[in-house]
Amino acid sequence: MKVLSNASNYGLRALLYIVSRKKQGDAYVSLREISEELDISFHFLTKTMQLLTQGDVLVSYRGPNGGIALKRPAEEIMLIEVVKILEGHDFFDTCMLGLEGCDDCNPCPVHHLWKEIKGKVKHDFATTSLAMMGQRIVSENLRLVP
Amino acid sequence: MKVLSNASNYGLRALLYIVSRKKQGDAYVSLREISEELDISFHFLTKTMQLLTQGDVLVSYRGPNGGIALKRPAEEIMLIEVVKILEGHDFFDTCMLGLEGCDDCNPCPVHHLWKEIKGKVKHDFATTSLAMMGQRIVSENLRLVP
DNA sequence: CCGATTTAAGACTATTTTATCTTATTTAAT
DNA sequence: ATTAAATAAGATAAAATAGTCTTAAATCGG
Repeated sequence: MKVLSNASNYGLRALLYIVSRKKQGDAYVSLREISEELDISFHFLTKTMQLLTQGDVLVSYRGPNGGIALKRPAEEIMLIEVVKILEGHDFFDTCMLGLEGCDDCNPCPVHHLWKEIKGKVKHDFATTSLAMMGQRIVSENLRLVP
Repeated sequence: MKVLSNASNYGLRALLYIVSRKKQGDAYVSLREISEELDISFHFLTKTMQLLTQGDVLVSYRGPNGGIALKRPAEEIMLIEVVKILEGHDFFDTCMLGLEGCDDCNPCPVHHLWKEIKGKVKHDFATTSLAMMGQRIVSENLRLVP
């Protein structure tokens, strides 16, 4: 039940790394550090993070001691925003059977079932901020790497 | 939030077509009919249905008036069986962030959240039979095509 | 200014998924 | 037997995803 592309996967993990990083206080976190800490291809990660920069979640800074940083407070960035940028804004509007225009008025046979699931995921993602995740990761010592 | 491959998608729709087909009574339903009715590539559908034949869900018969048929009563075939054959048997054991060995003992940051979702989908799929779906499709006149 | 560091951007390659095409093989009907 | 109808199987092609590599642009420190 793979629901996220590798790009989103890496993007989320990178953001969670930033908000749960031991060494806080740096203005910017370098992509090299993230790719090494999380064991993600540097160039691929770079491209993904560019999407988040363009998507208003990150700011980047070039040059020595440059890197990326959250553009807004971690409390204000919800998981749903990240996923929508990386997976597309129709991420939560899909039909499980791939039928166009499947909705309450014109449902597919599993619409009722899938709608509930999608709704729950959407709600979870919409109410969970990077800040909340960061706190949990630190306090419960959760992992971001294989 | 695409969770099924096109193969599973077609496979499920084909099975649902069979159990909700107007013209019941035929020993076998031809793949040509299914592919035309559901607007699915004939050859791709064929390969998918072969997996279900090998997977003990369907039987096939060649020659004139041949086709495929459920190997067991529709009441006994749960959606989960179909999905596991087409998506792999570890379909419900994945980590949302793609981390190996993510489980209750060694969870990723979204494990608790994802576990609940996976559990619900798994439960739904494990308790819904093709027969139940077929009845709903007929009685509520649900669609299987775009 | 110059060189080192770092992200940005685009070209390129590899892998997986999806789809198509061709050739068997089985079966029924004549 | 022969022909047509149907699935089985494998080769090939196209498209999407994933990953790599190279070059450009920005920034800092000397």
